[in-house]
Amino acid sequence: MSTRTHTTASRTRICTVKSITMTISTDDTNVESVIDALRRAGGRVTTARRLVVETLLSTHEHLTADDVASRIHGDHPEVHLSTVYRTLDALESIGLVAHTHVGHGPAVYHVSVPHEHQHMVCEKCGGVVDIPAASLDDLCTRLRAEYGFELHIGHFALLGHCRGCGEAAPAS
Amino acid sequence: MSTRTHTTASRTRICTVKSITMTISTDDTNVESVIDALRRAGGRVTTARRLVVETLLSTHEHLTADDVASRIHGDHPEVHLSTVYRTLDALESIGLVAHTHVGHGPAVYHVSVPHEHQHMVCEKCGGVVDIPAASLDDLCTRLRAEYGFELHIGHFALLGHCRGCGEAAPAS
DNA sequence: TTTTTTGCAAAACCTTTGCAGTTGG
DNA sequence: CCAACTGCAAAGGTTTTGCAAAAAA
Repeated sequence: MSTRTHTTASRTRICTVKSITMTISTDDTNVESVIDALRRAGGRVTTARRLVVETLLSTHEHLTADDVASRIHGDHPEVHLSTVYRTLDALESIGLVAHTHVGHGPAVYHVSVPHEHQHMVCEKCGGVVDIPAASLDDLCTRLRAEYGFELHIGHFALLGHCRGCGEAAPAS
Repeated sequence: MSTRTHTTASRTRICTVKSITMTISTDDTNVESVIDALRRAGGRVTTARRLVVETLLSTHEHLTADDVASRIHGDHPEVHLSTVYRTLDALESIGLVAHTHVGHGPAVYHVSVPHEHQHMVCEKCGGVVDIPAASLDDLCTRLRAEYGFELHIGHFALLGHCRGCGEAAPAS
């Protein structure tokens, strides 16, 4: 919560702050907006919860619950892994966080950006169904890992049959 | 391995066989082709392995390892769950079986049809990358479960940046 | 015979839960 | 103050592993 080294994605410069109390690694605005949303939803704001949010926002990587706990433990060893899980659950149930199951390993969590979405188009009736981009996170991660392919969510539509058309005339 | 009731996807008629020894639920041809491929790959063909293949092919549902074991246990209680896991692993490493991680629950397995594939197109260089349809299984399952949307694999392309183009000019 | 596979038991792994104490609003 | 949250310990569900016996080639 003070004097940190820079670990963000920005490639400009490494800056080492010596004695000024200052948060560099995390975008405070985002942290506060998530925290505010949490409060607005009737949740309580605690040190542990703030730390979880800061940690998630401190990187663009997707972190496992254990990753989050480990990073927090540097400064706050008292925050228990189960608290991290419960905090992530709480934030997720409000829609502020999403998690994805990546292959064999543990689930990864990230602050969810509720704007992006993906279209699904029915090849029969032409209907369009919007789904949250998070539904494609799993696929995204895998394609990136296995093929180095960076998916452009929303730049293409998924084709198929919607519920009504699929039930009416099942494919052979 | 004899006198079974029909449980396949066909909607024509329910047929109850009384005394004729006959396998209805499983397509023997497919079972044998998978078993043959296993043998060709240097694996050994055992009762347990045959049962796993038969079970997977006896339905169009995706089964968990535990599902497979349970179904086998009806006739063959001696086949251990760990053997099922090891058999599924063995078949998967040869490419005959694929598994998918579906949300929270256990992984589901299915005989992989190596023909289907999905295209990924680079929006920069126009290059096309083929990936196995199995890569989309997870998404398929989720969209079906959550939206009743039946994805038509191969009928659309995934857009994004391929490895080369993504590395050359990273998105803002 | 030789190597692979099996059954069993036990561990490993990730996640959830019960409870008593603490804390935020 | 009171409900919500925390730390801890312990359990839960899924998957993996070590080993000796059994079976395939």
